[in-house]
Amino acid sequence: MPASRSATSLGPGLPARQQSLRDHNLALALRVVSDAGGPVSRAQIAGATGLTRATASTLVELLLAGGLLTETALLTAPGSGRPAVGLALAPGGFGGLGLEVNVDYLAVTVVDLTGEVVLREVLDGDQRGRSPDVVLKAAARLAASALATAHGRGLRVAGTAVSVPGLVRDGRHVRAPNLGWYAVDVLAALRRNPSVAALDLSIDNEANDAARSEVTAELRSFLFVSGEIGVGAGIVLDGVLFRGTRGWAGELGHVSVDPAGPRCRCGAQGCLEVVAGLEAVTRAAGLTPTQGLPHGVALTAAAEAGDGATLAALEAAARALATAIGGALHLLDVGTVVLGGAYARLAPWLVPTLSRCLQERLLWSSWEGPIVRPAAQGAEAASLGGARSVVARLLSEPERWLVT
Amino acid sequence: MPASRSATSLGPGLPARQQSLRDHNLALALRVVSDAGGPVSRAQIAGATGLTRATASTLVELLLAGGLLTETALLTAPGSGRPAVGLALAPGGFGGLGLEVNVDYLAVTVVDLTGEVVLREVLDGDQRGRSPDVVLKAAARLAASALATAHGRGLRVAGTAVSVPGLVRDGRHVRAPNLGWYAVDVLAALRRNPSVAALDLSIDNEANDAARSEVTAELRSFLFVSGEIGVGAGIVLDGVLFRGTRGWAGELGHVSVDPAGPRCRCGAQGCLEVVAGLEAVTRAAGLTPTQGLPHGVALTAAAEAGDGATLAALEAAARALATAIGGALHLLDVGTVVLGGAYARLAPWLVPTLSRCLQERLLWSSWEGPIVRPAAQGAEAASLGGARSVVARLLSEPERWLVT
DNA sequence: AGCATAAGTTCAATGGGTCAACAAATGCCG
DNA sequence: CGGCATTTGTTGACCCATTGAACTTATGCT
Repeated sequence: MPASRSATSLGPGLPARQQSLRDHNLALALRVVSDAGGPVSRAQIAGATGLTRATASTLVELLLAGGLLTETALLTAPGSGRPAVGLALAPGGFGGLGLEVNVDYLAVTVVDLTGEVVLREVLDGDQRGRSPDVVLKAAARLAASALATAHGRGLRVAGTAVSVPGLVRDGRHVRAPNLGWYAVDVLAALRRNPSVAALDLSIDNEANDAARSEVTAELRSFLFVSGEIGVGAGIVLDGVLFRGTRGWAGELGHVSVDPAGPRCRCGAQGCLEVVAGLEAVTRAAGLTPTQGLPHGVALTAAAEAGDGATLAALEAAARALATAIGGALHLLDVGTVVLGGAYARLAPWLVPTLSRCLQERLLWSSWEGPIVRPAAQGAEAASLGGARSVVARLLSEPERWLVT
Repeated sequence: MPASRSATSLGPGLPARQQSLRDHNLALALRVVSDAGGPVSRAQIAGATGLTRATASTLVELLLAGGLLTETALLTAPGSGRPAVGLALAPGGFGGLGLEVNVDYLAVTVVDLTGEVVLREVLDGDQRGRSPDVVLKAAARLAASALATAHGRGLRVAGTAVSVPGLVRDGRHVRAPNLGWYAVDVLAALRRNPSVAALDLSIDNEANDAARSEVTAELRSFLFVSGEIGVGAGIVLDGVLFRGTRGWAGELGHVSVDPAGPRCRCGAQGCLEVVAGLEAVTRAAGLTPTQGLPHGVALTAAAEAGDGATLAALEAAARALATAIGGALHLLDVGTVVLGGAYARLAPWLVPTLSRCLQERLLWSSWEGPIVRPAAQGAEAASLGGARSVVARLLSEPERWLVT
């Protein structure tokens, strides 16, 4: 379960010193361990990185002392020779925390260095009626309690990633129309809780973090399409999220799929969101949005019951999705689409049509057809992805955590 | 005129050695010189990079010895103190060559380290009737002659970038339907010419190289939209071309703008290319494509004459462009659109409508409106962009050219 | 002429990776 | 059961790039 393979290189624009060599090679060695399925030896690290065994040993020694690696049982060599000492990411040392503030729940996830979930808590409840202050106070309490539990188990939390369902400006102000938030400084509000204030906080869009949660060693580049009332996308390229010049990339919901379609709140006509968003599909299916329940539930039930209007609405949504996603794939040249959010639950009815339409559209489908699959992570994926992004940062900049 | 600011960092996945420090810092120092408007002193390099004056001096010495830099006149300091020795990119030493094979011409451009054109030659003529072998033989001769001239002026050509109007697979095989080429190994054919064989050849799509030619110090991220018979785009992010996972990114021509539109040769309906490509616009304007002449010429003439049908056709094309480009901007979050190819000539009629429609569509237009402008480089931009990309590579990896 | 100031150079010190030799730990084979 | 091949991991001398501080050089200002 390696997290993101962020660039373990010296920052462009910064001078390279001796210490930079160390930093780079530490991250390199660590990545060999995190990318390998099982335990790895010092000699294997040397082989995989191109460093000498001497250097690999030195680096490993530092990572062991810093609590990022642990020695495991001996590895039985295939032939003869001295058996190797196994090395693995330390499961009990450092961890990452993800805090998700969403429309109808709050969630917190803590993962260890291997990306495994060690703690998860969800607080259901519609947040729309409550003021940002009240919501964020509850979220901070949730994070603080998770933090205390993690500390109790000996886990050091290296950072906290906050996920919100909206646009983030300047890394601070959140505009989340679905929550009725227009310029809420989420991090400042969270920091009012003293035990959260001590944390290294960062914030990102919920779809972005959900996309991050789908990164695996095998699948490193894909388009993550999250469908709820709004439609958003996370673009993941070689394990790192593509953010665009201002951090607003991935607004798939406002790609046009029908120039003569219904008007969208953004001002344009026929945006994907107003054609294939949950609200539109629910209405097209002839269902009334169940009060308090997420739209996806009613839709899924109707589809499972084989309701004709619902199946037709889903078919139409899949076609619209194919139009928008096809355009995105032509622009971005990624080979895989991951359906998240409510689309994941609706995948059985969306994937066949979507897959077929994409196959028909894509220029290069005769060489390499697109792969469409539902998200592997279920609900609350954003808090997992956020937590993993903390760990990914730790793994790519280990020197920051190796206090001498 | 700095060329692309490619990452001057140690390759990810590669071990960092002492030599890597040197390489990184050499590129860093060189970039300070290339990014600065005028001559720079050693002390300024030290200040800008964070290196010590001692190190900056050492690096500059190497770059001088390698012929990448030259000393210029003394710089008058603002206060008193010892005057600094000016340093600038050596204009006469190294250069890059771009060779463009296009539908109705062949072009070659040679630039020096500063990105200035020192030599350009264009061979007009429709290449569609001729076999790839004949075309590429002529192209190789053109390159060889330019190379000889450049050598005669003392310029060492560091590499050659070939631009073709089609998809490139595996860095070798070119599929260019407009030329009637389906799997032509362009580089192998060019190498049959002995004086070209010695060059370090690379190959890319013509639109990509044209996009590269628009990169300046001020404009480092944009969507370059090239309209001819086909429509393609080059996505430039912080000075480097975004290529996607397989190198096919930027196929804007096959983004759908009208699900009920005419069928495209790719199989889908309503692709931008069949709605706003030159052929479609020409037909919509009621013009017959002038035999042998590029479509854009007839259109431009009719538009200048104020022909009503033509103006209406261009207006419709601009709307279609807005639909497709709007989607791309929402996905990629870049702020500027550069119109290239025939669209550059048609810009006076396209930009107003396109700009207004984008303003209406874009989610964030109230914060930051999109900028739309025609390409600064005219025809044969691809050969310029290719030549510049060679120089950009040289500047980002200077150690490869500093023979000890 | 003398002084302040800034540019550029010199050189010992620091620190990180390499290289080669060596020690340690196992399987294999006689 | 003992020697041998084989592979792992460690040690120390060496190399090399950057640092930092002292020093030299070249100019303007008073």
